[in-house]
Amino acid sequence: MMARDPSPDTSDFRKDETRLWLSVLDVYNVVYPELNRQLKERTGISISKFDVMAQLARYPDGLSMGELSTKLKVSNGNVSGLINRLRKEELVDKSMSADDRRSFVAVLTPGGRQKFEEAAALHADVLAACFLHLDRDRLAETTAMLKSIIKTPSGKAPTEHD
Amino acid sequence: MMARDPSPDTSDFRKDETRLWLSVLDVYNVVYPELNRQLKERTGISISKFDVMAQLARYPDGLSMGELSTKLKVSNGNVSGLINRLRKEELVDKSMSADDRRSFVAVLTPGGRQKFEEAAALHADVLAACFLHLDRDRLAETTAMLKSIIKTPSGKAPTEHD
DNA sequence: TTGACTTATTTTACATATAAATCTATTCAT
DNA sequence: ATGAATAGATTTATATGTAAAATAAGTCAA
Repeated sequence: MMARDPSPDTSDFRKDETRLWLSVLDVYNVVYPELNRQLKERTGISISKFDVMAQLARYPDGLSMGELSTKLKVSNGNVSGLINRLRKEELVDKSMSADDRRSFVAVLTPGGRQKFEEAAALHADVLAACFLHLDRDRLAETTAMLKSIIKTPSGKAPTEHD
Repeated sequence: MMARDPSPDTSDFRKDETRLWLSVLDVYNVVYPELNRQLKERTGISISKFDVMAQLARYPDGLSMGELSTKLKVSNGNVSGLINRLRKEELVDKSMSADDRRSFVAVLTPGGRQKFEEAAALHADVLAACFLHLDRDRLAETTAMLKSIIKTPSGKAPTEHD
């Protein structure tokens, strides 16, 4: 049974800001699942795991649970779970910190590093495919505009892509 | 203990497409949690519940589980859970379809409708605040660019904001 | 009508995320 | 040195999301 036509949206709450947000959501909801699906299917790792591994790849000496939590902007508990699952797959090692017996340091295993490099190449490929139809100028322009959205007063600072 | 400086990123996998994606993610990761937090704190409902209620608000005769799943682009199982939780809060009613005994129709309760209207106003307010510093032209321009990203060849069609 | 397929939904198992409580180890003022 | 406060990590409870299996009801060919 089909639902009847929607009632006319008298209280149109979609102002311009809402439209902007919905267009951001549209891009996110197309690209994120595509990226996640391809990564999972072709390398077996999710975006969340990829993000963890990307940080570890940049810090060969490893990162503590707290450092990961800060860099990834996710909760400590989330990091605990992710690292445990990555350990089960032998992509990451975790050892007690030499300095502080409360602290643990995670590092990529050699296999983990290799898997990450594979995944990183695929990650870039999928994004290139998603934005294939954009000419370079338009692409750079859109990036600049989005950066201006979050680099401005009152906005919480987003991730530094250092 | 501070982690050492990252190793120089020789294999720079951040091409222009990746930069664009990271800037989309930055906006998403600033706005989404802010929206979610304010909605939860001030009305007690999450964005997910808000999205369900927004659909139901537009269809006074209700929507089946499957219709909700399609419109929201989430799995059937997810809809089952969301509707159950909304029922527990008496924001939504669910009844068996008259036509098809397999099917169930969800509708907003009067209280649910009122809560939704409250939440919708707040939703618009939060977004207006998030994008306050953007002048109208820039805002429209960015929206147009983002729409062009997803409206183009090979791109899966995003949500129709009908 | 019966049996095979399809459809609508729920259930199950799991991954991901948070916040709050907890545990253990460190630090610091006295 | 001790005791209080702090800090790092994990655990618990819960919400949200998926995919796949299960359940139940409808449809349709023969």
